[in-house]
Amino acid sequence: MTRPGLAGELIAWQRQHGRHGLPWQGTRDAYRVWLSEVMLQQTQVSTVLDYYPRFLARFPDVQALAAAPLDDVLSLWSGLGYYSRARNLHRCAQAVVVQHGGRFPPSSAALATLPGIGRSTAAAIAAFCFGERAAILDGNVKRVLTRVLGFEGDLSSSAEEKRLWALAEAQLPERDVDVYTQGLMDLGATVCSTRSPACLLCPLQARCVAKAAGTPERFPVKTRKLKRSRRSHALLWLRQGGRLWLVQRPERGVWAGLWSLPEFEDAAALQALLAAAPGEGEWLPAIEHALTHFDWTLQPHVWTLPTGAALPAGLPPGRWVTEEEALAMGLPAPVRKLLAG
DNA sequence: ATCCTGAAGA
DNA sequence: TCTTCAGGAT
Repeated sequence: MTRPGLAGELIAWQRQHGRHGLPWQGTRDAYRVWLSEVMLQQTQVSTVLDYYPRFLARFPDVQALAAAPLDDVLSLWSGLGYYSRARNLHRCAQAVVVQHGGRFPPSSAALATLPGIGRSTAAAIAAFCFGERAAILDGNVKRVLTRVLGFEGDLSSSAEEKRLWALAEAQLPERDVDVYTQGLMDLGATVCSTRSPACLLCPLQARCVAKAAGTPERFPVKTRKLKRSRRSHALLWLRQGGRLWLVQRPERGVWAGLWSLPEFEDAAALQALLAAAPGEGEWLPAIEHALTHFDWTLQPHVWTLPTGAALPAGLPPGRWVTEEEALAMGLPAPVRKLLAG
């Protein structure tokens, strides 16, 4: 007689206390599940609730998404961050249409070969849509499992990460994997939070090693720390006759493929470009923007060209758009905020 | 190592 | 208000 696993308790909890009415739940349509999982990868539910319906209305199925211009996809993704997700989403849709006849392949192994679908997302889709017994291991689940199991390994180490994957697979129930998987996600997102877990509400509290030790916040163990550098650039907000000049950012790097204001090394480089330009302008208050690996100061300079004046020599290639057009394009969040006033 | 944003904590 | 942090794939 072995002690029942944690899965049964989690499944019962999920049925009673988990989230059920979310727009991407209650379907086995892999397109919808995939879309929600990718949006949820680095984004909170409340934000995805805002984006998911709009995205689905514009791209109701994988064929529509595959056929759309990347610019349209980026435009609807604008503000969600991590824009490589949107690029991969688009590539993945095309792969599903071209290589799989428009149907998502029904196994986690096949799903994980598609762009933007890693091992954990593949397992989630396979569990929800195809009932496959596949383990997920995203940030929330790492927290739940390391705590309940008292897993002390340092997740900066790939060997320890591998061990945890094996443990995640060992917890899988024989049946109801979809409910179990959703339960792990919901528990991690609501009860087993990073900073102040609500252990008294947790269905696993009686078996949780971390709670027994009195230090649930100590898990998961991660030694590697990120150090952030600083960068500083100038932005040119060039206007003429009710329009402004936007440039498309390179396909690699920060804000890849998004439309933005021309960026310069520093204020001097920007002023050099405008030295011979007619018109007038002024510096606006600096924008502070934090990314994963650096803090970014953006110094916007607004400049109004007289109607009919030629473009300043050396202006990077781009196009004139109205403010309304600009706001419908794929803009980075701080640039959108700046232009929207 | 890189990639973005909003929320939570101080 | 300011700073820190969470969150997967490539």
